[in-house]
Amino acid sequence: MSNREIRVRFAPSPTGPLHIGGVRTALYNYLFAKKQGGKFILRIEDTDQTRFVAGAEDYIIEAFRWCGIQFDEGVTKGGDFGPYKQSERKAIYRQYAEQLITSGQAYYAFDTAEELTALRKKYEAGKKTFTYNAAERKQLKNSLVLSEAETQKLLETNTPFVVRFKMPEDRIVRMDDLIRGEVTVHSNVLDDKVLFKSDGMPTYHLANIVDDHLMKISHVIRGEEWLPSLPLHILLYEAFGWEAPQFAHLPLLLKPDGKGKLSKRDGDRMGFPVFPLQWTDPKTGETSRGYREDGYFPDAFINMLALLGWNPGDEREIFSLEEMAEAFSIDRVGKSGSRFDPEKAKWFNHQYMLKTDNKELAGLFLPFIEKEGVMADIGYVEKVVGLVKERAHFVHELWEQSDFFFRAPASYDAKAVKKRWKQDSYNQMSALKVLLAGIDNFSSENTEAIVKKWMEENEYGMGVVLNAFRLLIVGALKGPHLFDIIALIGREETLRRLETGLHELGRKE
RNA sequence: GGUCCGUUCGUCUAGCCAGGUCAGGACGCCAGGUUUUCAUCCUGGUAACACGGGUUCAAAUCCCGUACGGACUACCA
Repeated sequence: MSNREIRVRFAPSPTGPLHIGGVRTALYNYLFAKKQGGKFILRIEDTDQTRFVAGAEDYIIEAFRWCGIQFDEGVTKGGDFGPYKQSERKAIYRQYAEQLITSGQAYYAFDTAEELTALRKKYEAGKKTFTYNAAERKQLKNSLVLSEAETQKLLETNTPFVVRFKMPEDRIVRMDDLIRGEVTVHSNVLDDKVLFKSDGMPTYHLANIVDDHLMKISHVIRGEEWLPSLPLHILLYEAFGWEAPQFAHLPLLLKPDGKGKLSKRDGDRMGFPVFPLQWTDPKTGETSRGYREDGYFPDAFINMLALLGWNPGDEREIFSLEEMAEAFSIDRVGKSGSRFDPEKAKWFNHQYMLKTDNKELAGLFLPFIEKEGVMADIGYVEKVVGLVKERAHFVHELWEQSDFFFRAPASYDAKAVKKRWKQDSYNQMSALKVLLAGIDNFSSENTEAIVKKWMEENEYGMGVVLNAFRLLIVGALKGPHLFDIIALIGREETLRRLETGLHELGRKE
């Protein structure tokens, strides 16, 4: 292992919205780079033109912007190793494919997709699996069996071709994975993968090796689904005579229940997002929800994701991005898949809600208040938020916890009335109104002291009086400390609500 | 089918590499406490080493096998 500069990349394919598993992969790359003082690069792998989806690349960029994950180089930032989009690097790849042909490690193949499909079907019918490998390549249409002249002629007449890797025979390929340790595979079970497609574009395998090499990538941290192609990649580095980067294959994100990996379906079924941002499919118009639109704080979302498969080795759970980077280590990433738990995601958001200062929270909450048709002073909202934030998991839940701070009850919860509006209530509340009207210092402490003293003197039960009082002020049996509420809404409003409430509920016979 | 990877409370996980703590923490859930309501908060509880062999004085930890799960098996990434 050399001590070259740490350079890692996230290389998504712009075929749709980014799955949170992809976000986590990017996050681990980012944390790894930050911890080591290295560079983090965004490369777009769009070598499959047939799978291009409009807007997907912008979505990916916007998703990371929202998450607060920044790239040091890439499509948005530029850098010394660009271009960072594979479709713009098209001219680069062919020469490398040809280099392998020249050195006898790859070959031209002229079999059409249809021919190969037919062949696979035929084998399947005989309960065998067709593999384009050493055992089969001699009976197929390629430059290994064709004469040089025949091959030349086919090429000159523009016959469609692909370039295949000539998989070495009888090799035991040993690989080192930073997470899984040593992995060994026999080359005879591998096939002659296509490196260069007939449309003039490289496949992932070629492009990924060439670009990682050219961009001086030191560590490839990617999803577990790539593990089966690791031997091919190792052999490709070997064929080119290049030093391979180090590899780490991350475990999968699993669905909350049942078996298998987390999919969009699970989110729809169980009511949680599997994408960072909302996404509308340009073809079907179908919309998928996103963490941002569902009201998650980006920090909470990232924090939650980071702990799904990695832990710091101590008992900390709440981390800023900087703290995570400081604590991050690839060997504290687990080997097994992590089941996604929507409940814990909410818990994380709640923790961030508590952490966020009231001023910032008030700013986030204000639009929701205005949506209810209420004009509110930001300083007032700040105080309200301070009183109710611990009762909500999301900013959008704040309104139902605090509506009574912004307008008087329009109705009174029927169950609460039945339970708490007793025969004595009317007289008690009338007397309380008079009592409160005489208080100048309407601070929470002061009104509480006076009202409690009054209750003691009259031998009124706390539960009876204060619940009835709450009912008139709030309209329901909810909300924070009652005296905090009336201190905030003020004496005039308190008296007004008592008056209205007394009139509405009246005397109970 | 083949290849490879994985398996500790319901969930996320610590412990495993350098065998020897009542297997620790968090989420959830349950109970109790605080409280004028609800929530928070505090205390306590629930609950796991997939199974079977082996090595060893001693195995969650090392080895083998089985089961189960997953990924891959395209001119997709």
